[in-house]
Amino acid sequence: MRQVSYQKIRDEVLARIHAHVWQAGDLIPSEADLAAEFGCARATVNRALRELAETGLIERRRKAGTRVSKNPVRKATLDIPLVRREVEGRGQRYRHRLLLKGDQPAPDHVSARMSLPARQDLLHLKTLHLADDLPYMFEDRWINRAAAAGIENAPLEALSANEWLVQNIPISGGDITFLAAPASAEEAGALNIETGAALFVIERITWRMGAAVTVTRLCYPPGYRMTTRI
Amino acid sequence: MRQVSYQKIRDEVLARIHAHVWQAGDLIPSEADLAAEFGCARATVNRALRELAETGLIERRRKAGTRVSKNPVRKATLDIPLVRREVEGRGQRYRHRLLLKGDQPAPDHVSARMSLPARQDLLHLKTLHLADDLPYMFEDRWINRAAAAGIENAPLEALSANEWLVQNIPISGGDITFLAAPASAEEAGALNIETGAALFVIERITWRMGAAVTVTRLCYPPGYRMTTRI
DNA sequence: CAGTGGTCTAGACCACAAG
DNA sequence: TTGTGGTCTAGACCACTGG
Repeated sequence: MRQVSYQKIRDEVLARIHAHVWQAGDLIPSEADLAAEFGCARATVNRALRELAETGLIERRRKAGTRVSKNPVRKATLDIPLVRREVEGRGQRYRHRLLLKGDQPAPDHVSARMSLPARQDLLHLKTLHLADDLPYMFEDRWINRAAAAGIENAPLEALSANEWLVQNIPISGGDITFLAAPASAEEAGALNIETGAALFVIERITWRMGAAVTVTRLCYPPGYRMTTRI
Repeated sequence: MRQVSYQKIRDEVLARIHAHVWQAGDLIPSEADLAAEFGCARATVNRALRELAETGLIERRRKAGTRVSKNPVRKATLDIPLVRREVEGRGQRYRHRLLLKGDQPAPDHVSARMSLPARQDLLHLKTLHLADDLPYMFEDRWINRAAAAGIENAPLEALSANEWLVQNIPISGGDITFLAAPASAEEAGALNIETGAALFVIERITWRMGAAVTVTRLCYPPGYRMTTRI
């Protein structure tokens, strides 16, 4: 291949930063200059630098040029898979048990987060997810029926709400929060651990066309680790 | 602007998926077809679809075409800022206190993770990070001097190791793990909380040109929340 | 084999912002 | 004002892989 690939340019720029040829805070040559140096089109350089900018390693501004970030904000990408896939990916058998299913007036902290009127009736689900028949994760979920058309016919005993929603209600966005919390009596009972044990908790709210679809609290027992590579 | 932007195409494709025009698992038209429909160049369609593929919403394969993902693996991007910026971003004053600094033989779990000989001497640091003079996070760090040239002259009392490394040792990659753990006596003492309280813990190892630079354990007291938007 | 995405080019116009 | 990145185009060749 006689053409210069954007990956080669990206790696070369990376190497120069690693080798301190271009130091933190330095201005690096313009796209046009780099294109000339590498003997390629400017678009190719652009793509290479754009990718590096997305990782936060360099910062680009029109007219001001491209600089090596002084305090790079590392961006880590987390995969948020289905619980079922997460378990099966560990080579274990997945099952889930629906512990509660019913319409209930939403508590204030839920309706507030969903921007819904207080005490409106929402579908409330509590699910225990199992790996090889051992408790894997306890889920407490509220669903806004108005934003989840078709949920009334979903076979939630066979297919977890998690899975049904992912396949049927494409979401436009959401917030995810990670925290540690002591296990409540209910959580401890479901997961078969001691009350007060340190749980890894993921709280999630998802939106579809401006309306809140569901809020979820996922509780993982001690020993759970969420890992990513940067 | 009479030109069609890649963002417009991306949003239109997104809208069609949301509206179930193209359902999960469906094949969508080829780049050439979409370019004809939108009256733009194929490269423009390519960029729009490439961005959507990066989010996991669609899957692309040569010859097979582009499909709406059946089980989209949501990708969340987390910003990993400097502790100082994290604190200052909350409008609080940042300080840190170096509790321990010295060379010690690395314990096995550290040397194993860093792929170094057992009991090799590494620089060991314990740091308490403060926000408005209250404990914010406790950090336990081991540094491989061989991969961190210049660290011997770093003024670690004034500039946290976190910050010095980010500015001086560009890393090529790393692993980050998030978990919940009960506070040890030492951690509890430093953070001024009760032993056994649920800590949010981030464990990180970073590499530079194939050599481990540093392993870190960051302990956040109860109440800490790490949030991201997808 | 042939259709699809992946990438590169050469050129162009434009938006933005530093000076 | 003017240099820099942001984007689009029309065309081309190629890599991969399904049929």
